[in-house]
Amino acid sequence: MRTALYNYLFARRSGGTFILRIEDTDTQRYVPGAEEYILEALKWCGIEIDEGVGAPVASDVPYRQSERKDIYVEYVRRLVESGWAYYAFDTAEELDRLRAEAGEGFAYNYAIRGRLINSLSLPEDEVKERIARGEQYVVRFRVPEGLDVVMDDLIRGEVVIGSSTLDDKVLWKSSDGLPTYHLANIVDDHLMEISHVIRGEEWLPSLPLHYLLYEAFGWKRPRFAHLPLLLKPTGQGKLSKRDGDKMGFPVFPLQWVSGDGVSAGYREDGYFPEAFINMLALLGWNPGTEQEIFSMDELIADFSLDRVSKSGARFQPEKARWFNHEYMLRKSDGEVARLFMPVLSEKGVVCDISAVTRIVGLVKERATFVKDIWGLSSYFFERPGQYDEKAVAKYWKGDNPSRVRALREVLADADFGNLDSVIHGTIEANEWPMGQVMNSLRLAIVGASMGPGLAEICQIIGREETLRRLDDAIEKL
RNA sequence: GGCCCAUUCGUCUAUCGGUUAGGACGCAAGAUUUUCAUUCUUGAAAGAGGAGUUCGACUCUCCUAUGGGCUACCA
Repeated sequence: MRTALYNYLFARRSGGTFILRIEDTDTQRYVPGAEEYILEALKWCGIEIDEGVGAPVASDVPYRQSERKDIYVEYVRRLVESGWAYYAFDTAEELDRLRAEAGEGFAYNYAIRGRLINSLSLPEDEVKERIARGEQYVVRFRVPEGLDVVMDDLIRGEVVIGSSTLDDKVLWKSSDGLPTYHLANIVDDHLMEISHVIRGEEWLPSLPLHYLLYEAFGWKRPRFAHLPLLLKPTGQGKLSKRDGDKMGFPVFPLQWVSGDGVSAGYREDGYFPEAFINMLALLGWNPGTEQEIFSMDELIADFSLDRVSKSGARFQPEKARWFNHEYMLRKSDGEVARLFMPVLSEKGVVCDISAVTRIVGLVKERATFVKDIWGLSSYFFERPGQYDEKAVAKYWKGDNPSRVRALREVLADADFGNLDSVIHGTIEANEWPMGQVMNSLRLAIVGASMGPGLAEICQIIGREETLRRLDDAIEKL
């Protein structure tokens, strides 16, 4: 999502086109529903697709790599014919065995390719025969040896890697007639006239291969930018789905249900999409100013690749919560009230939006999520079912019950429009201790020692309900 | 093991050779408040280590250490 966001911001910022291409060349790892999930997640985040899968205007060329098989075959052929690639017949088992023998050092590369089973080591006739016979094979890239591949990354600057440290990556496999990422990516980026490849840092080691592929085809290559990774909040390694499940925060934008169970989503956990996007944007990028709250439009206006940091960013759930709270504060009472209405009906509460808006206005600043509002405001909608024990012990003692009883009589025919001064006036006139009396009154109305101004609460629930609660408390406590 | 990338408060980060090293999250204290929060103020908290280069290095170079990534017929 973060990578998609940066791509989107960059495209919008530079007047480019944001294209969604589905790179589904691994048939083994196909996950039903994944594509729909991506589409829904992008939509929730407010990232609009200009072209490709999910774009408003359909194109006549396919944007799913699994539907572009024929295209790749032609380019694989070119590579083999020009000597940049070759057929390899080694089975997966044979290679596994060689890897096990050689330990970590094994690489299918210039040093060893001559001794393995491929079109470089086999006579031409046998190669043809094997293929004709229907034997399975892969096409491997023939990495030229002893070359310094000098690369230019928009975030990291110049990176040099010796070609001899590279291995002959599989470009295409006959088993399913599909290319691997490397080939498909280069061919499609060229055909789709991609100007910038903005992807995670885990791709940096593949960059020399990609450079060489552009060279092999004689194509102009796009610019590259490798983004810093998102790291676990604690411990080692990059952020993964399991961390969220274990530590209790979402890793996915939307909830994801699979055979392994349910993984939490930001949406389902109650995050505002704007807050989520804002948080993500600042994880690896900063504007160079002290501004932290950004709308999508502001991000588009300010985003730039050269302010993306180089080192991995440790993700912090606390900061995500803080962003949500900030957005809660900034939203209008009416908007939050609308979002809160479903929570109310879930609780079986019927209340009109204008009253809810007023209540929300009183408590929303204390909430991080919309769902928190219920816990902060339930006493507006229902009588306290029980009274907080600590508050009872602290305030419902001595003369307080009788003072509440006296106040109840005052409130019975007081002007509710002027409640605050009525209550204060009564307490002061009797020279009662303000804190003690106010809190025992609060205890009776709210059921606990919490909430906004007492007079406001009484005004909202009304005279009848106020008196009823006072009577209840006097009776029960 | 090999290759590559990175390294400023606990965390996200500012600084593009000269700063009392700034901000934010979190934490602590205080103020405000009838309560709980919110809010406000203040505080603690950082240049991995070692060599260079330079009048002067957080900033440039090298080494070391540490962290991260890649090393699949996965992306």
